[in-house]
Amino acid sequence: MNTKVNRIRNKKEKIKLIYETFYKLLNKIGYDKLTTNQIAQEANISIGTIYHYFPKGKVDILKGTIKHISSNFIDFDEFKSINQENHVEQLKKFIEKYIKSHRNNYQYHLAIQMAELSHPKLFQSMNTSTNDFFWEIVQKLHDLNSFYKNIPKSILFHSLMIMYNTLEALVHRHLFITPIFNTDEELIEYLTQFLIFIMKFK
Amino acid sequence: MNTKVNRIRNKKEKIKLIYETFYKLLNKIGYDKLTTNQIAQEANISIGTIYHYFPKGKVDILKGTIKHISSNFIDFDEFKSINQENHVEQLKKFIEKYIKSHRNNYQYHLAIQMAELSHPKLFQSMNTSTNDFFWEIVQKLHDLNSFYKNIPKSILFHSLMIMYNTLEALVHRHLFITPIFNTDEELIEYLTQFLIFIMKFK
Amino acid sequence: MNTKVNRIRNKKEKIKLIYETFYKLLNKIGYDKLTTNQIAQEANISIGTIYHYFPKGKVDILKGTIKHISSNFIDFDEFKSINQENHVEQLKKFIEKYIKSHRNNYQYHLAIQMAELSHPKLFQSMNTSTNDFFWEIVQKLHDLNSFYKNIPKSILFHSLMIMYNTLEALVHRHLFITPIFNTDEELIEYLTQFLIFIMKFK
Amino acid sequence: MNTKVNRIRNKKEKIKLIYETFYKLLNKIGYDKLTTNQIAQEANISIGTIYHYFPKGKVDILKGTIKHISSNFIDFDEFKSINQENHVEQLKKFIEKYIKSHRNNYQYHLAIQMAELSHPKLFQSMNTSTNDFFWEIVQKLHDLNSFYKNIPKSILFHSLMIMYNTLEALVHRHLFITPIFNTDEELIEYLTQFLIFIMKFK
DNA sequence: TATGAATGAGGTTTCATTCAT
DNA sequence: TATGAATGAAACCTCATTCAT
Repeated sequence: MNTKVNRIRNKKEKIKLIYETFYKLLNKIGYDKLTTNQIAQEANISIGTIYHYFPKGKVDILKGTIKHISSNFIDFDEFKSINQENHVEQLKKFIEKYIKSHRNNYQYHLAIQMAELSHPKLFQSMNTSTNDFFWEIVQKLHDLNSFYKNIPKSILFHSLMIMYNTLEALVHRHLFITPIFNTDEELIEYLTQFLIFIMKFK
Repeated sequence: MNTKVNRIRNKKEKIKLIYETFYKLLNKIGYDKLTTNQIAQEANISIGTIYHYFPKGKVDILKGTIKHISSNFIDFDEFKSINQENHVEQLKKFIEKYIKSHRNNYQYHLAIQMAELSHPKLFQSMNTSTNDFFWEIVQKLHDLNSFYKNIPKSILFHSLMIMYNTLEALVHRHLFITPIFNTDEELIEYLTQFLIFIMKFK
Repeated sequence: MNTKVNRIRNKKEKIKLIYETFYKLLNKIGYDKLTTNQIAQEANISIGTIYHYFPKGKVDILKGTIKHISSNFIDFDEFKSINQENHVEQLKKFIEKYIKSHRNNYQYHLAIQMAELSHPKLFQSMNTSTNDFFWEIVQKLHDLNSFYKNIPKSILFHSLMIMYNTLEALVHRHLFITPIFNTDEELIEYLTQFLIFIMKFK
Repeated sequence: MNTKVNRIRNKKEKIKLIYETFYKLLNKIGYDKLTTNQIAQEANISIGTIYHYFPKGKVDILKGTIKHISSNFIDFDEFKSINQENHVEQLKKFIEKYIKSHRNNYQYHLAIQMAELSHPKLFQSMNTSTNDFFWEIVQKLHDLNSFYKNIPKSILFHSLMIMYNTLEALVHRHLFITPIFNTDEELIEYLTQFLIFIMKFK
């Protein structure tokens, strides 16, 4: 009769569990149809606890999950090894990996997209952290890689942001709305060419 | 029991009224929070009538409205007067107008975006009509404008589609998600360069 | 644009068409889920016309359809040729045919059953016609068949009614609720034995 | 917003309350016209609670209610005292009681009947429990009553099922569709003969 | 902190029926 | 007679959120 399974008692573990359950269900059910009660049930955590930690429910969980998981998706470490010779090749690899990661986590990225449209104000606060992240990258690139040393930091930052936004915009449209090219390979080629073009722009 | 008199008994008018009421409320309330009952009330139409013409409710109305209104937004007539000398200028004007129209109908375009993400399959059928529309444009450009005569139709079509998708992707991101540039003017300049790049691509 | 197909203008033909469309849809959709509008659409007759002829809608149509079609199901002509020698064989054949006809028109008979439960008063009027029908049978049997001559008419009528009701009750349960026997053949055997038993009862 | 105090927070009690309210309303209103909202209102329970415990609404409640209440109707304890001498008398008493119980709970039994016709698949699962019930009876009869000892269990079970189905079929027709006999007494006499016939059949 | 039974506003959807033409 | 657009009451059902324990 007693069906309770060893529940996690630790606060941090609980929150982590909520994130991971949410992420798992996102890819199975999609953001729209996913309910807070489902998350609670799947995670074997009471709905009350969910609202204890995330007073605004689903959106709060999404926000937290993005922070928790985002680092897994963007890994700019590769930028460090870029030089004059290999930068096209490196860029291409990065885009390739980026698209593949989006394909593999389709529902997750779709959910973020939808949430950003539905709750624009909520996501403005997160932009700050994206900015911080890119400033960090700029710093690292400057410190570690002579390829970027001659470019002023603010220009480097601005260029990175434009590249990032262009990449996101086109990949999202290609994946979520309508395929812009027949194959991912064509898109990769197109984006590579274009991002190189941007680096020269301005 | 039924005391209402003077019912409008005109199918086309009713459907048009539903479209326009929906469009009006879209820009006031937004897609997510808009309900079928609100549409019925605002249009002074019974909820039964709404479902009589649009069995799937809100999504069906959105689909119909897009078809009903879309022609108002894209007007490629300007393309006809393009020539070697003025094509950059013309393209810029087009983008300018395009962004302005999106600013003025923010909620409407946002709604379409959200609906496309929520119901991808539903909107696949509409891609056909977009395709048809662009093929028409290609035909017209070929017939009327010597500037395009030397480009094979299929390449022209493909280029147009890429340009269109790129434009949409970046404008939507800039407006709905996060401003990519500080001002619209910068975006216009960027897009102009981008689209010119595409015309040379491939 | 004009999709109207040659509609039937004759009153009797129209009513017949409604009956047959109703019967057709009954076997496809079932009584519960069948709507008056569906009947109208399938028959290519306006819903207004349906209500013109059948003011109470579905139930009225069902009633009419039963009268229109019932004669097809029960054919007591075979009783005429019954005699002392073959009566068991004949009875068995009749039951066999009866069950088969129910299997082939499952939804129709199910619909009648459900309607009888939902609108008991409405069907009381129809009992009269069933009574009349059986009195006719009794009369014919008396006139044509010496096998029945010695049995008083009222007893014959009563026996027939009990047999008929027993047959209906058991076949309906077997078909619609739960199989009483593993095979129809076993049920037929059981019913034959039992109906013979009834003929001797009282 | 929520001003309600003194909510009952007891799962079992709530479910029991729903069953009993449903049963009460069934006999007052009938299955067809009874709505989930009426049940909620009458039980002074939120509609959400109803769907919380019975996700499929009315049908689920009916199913639960049958299980909750069924044991009250069939009491085969009397079978235990049957012997060669009194078995006709005992059988008659049982039938008598059975019909009386159906008369007293007319709407309830009618509702089950209708639900079985509307949702045949849903009720197939319940047949299992009926089977179990009768196997239990068979077991008990064998153990306690020498009258049944010589009959193989499987035959006894089969006979009981046929008897049960015949009884149900005829009583339901007599009560819900059309009176087969002028009085219940005549029906009882008829059924007694019938069931004795079955015991000898095969 | 943690629970989870309970809530109910508010959305979607159906369909028998009406009535102006 | 015949039409079919229009109705709207009334059913359905969901799910974010609360709060007594």
